[in-house]
Order: sequence, then C-alpha cells, then structure tokens
Amino acid sequence: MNIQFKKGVLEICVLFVLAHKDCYGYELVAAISKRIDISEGTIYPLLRRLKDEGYVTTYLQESAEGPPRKYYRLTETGRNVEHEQKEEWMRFVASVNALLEGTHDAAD
Amino acid sequence: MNIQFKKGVLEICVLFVLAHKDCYGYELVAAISKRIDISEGTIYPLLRRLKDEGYVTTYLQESAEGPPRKYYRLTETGRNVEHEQKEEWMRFVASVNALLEGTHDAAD
DNA sequence: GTAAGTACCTTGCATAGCAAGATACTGTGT
DNA sequence: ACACAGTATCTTGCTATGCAAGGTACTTAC
Repeated sequence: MNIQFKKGVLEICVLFVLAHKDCYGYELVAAISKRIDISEGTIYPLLRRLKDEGYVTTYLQESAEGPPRKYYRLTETGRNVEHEQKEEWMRFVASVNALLEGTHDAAD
Repeated sequence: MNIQFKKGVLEICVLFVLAHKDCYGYELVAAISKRIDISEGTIYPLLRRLKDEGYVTTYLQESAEGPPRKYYRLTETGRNVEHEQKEEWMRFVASVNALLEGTHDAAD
C-alpha cells in the first residue's frame, strides 16, 4: 500500500470514526486497520495535532484490561472540519477519476 | 485543495497522461491543471524521479514558440507501473469509501 | 518472575509537493 | 535598442505527514 496515498486521509478517517463515538487511540488503530493499515506511530502524533487544533478534547477512563485509556471526543469545530474535509476528499477523488478516465479526449 | 491528498497521486496522473501521448513538462502542468492544481516546482522533480526509476525516457525537440521542449516517453516498465499504481489507487479509494460509509456498524 | 496483551508516548527518517527564484528563448510594443 | 510577456526549463529550502523502532507502565496468566 502506497504510504503517500494516506497523507491527509487518515486524519479524515479518525475524525469520521470519532464523529460516531468517542474512542481511545489504540481502539482507533484497530478500527481503521480493518480497512487501511495505520500504526501507533501515526495515530498518536495525529491525535495530538487534532487536539492542538481544537478538533477534539480528551478525558481519561480506567480500564480493567490495562493502563487508563485516553478517550477523544469531537468538538463542534471538529465536527465541522470532519464534514468539510470529507467533502473535499470526495471532490478530489472525483477530479482524479475524471482525469484518469475521460481526460485524454479533453486534453487534445 | 488539501496538498496532502495529492501525495503519490500526481505521479499516477503524469504516468496516465504519458500513456496516451508523449508530453513535455510544461504541457503536463497545463493538462493536469484542468482537474488538479499542480505547479512547475512539483512536475520537474517528479519527472526526474520517473526518469531515474526508468519509467520514462526523454528526447529534446525544437519549438518555434520558445526554448526546446524536453519530451517524456513511457517505457515498457513505466507502462506496467502506470497500470499497477492506478489499480492500487482504485483499491485505496474503495477502502477509504468503505470506511467513510459503511463502517460504523462493522466497527461495533 | 516473566511473558503476552493492552495502552500510552517519542525520536529520527523518508517522501512528496510547493513557493520562490534563476535561466534562456521568442515575439510584440515602443 | 529595450523592455515585457509568454514559453519552457530547472533548483533550493521549506513543510507536512506517515512509519519503524524504541521506551514506559498496567493487568492477567503461566
């Protein structure tokens, strides 16, 4: 899997999952990995960024199966950003598809 | 337009356009820009990479409207890579779409 | 007590795109 | 003759993101 493709997209995936329920980092890795490879070295810096941007807030919660979990919850801003970025992604994919399909008559 | 989305994708676009006809750099910028913003500072390093990888060969051709043009032609290898990368892109988009649409029942 | 699973985090690296600028040729206007 | 816009090439320095590799610490099972 081309790592470059994921640039920017994993952020949307995280925001999307968080739009449905609060999650902790380890859980996000598991959820997203079902479809797209993502490692812990990616998720934690990404989550820090989201927090710094004000897209999420965090809270700790004890766990019976290990150390306490840090849950991430989308803010109002985060919810808007999730929506915008998803739209932008859709538009981008549409543009690329148009180029990779119809283009070569239009390009002449 | 999120710059990050383009990572890796512009290479496919270039390979795709070259799969239909030989082009020079400036021409590629114009062709791809119809759908996706791409600047000269991106295309020339990209083209150099493609040549270093053996995906393209080059030849010069005089022009009446300016300095000589450096045309890029896909090699056999380049043609295969174009095909593979395009497939990989399609698979990636399908994965992301699956995650951004159906996922949240599957994630429970 | 030690190994495996859960859960957090950081450091250093690789990659790709871009703005900005340099170079040079051609044609147009003054 | 000179300047400017358009065509066409290229490089430098910067930014952003993802990842491998490693470290920390808690819980359960052997």
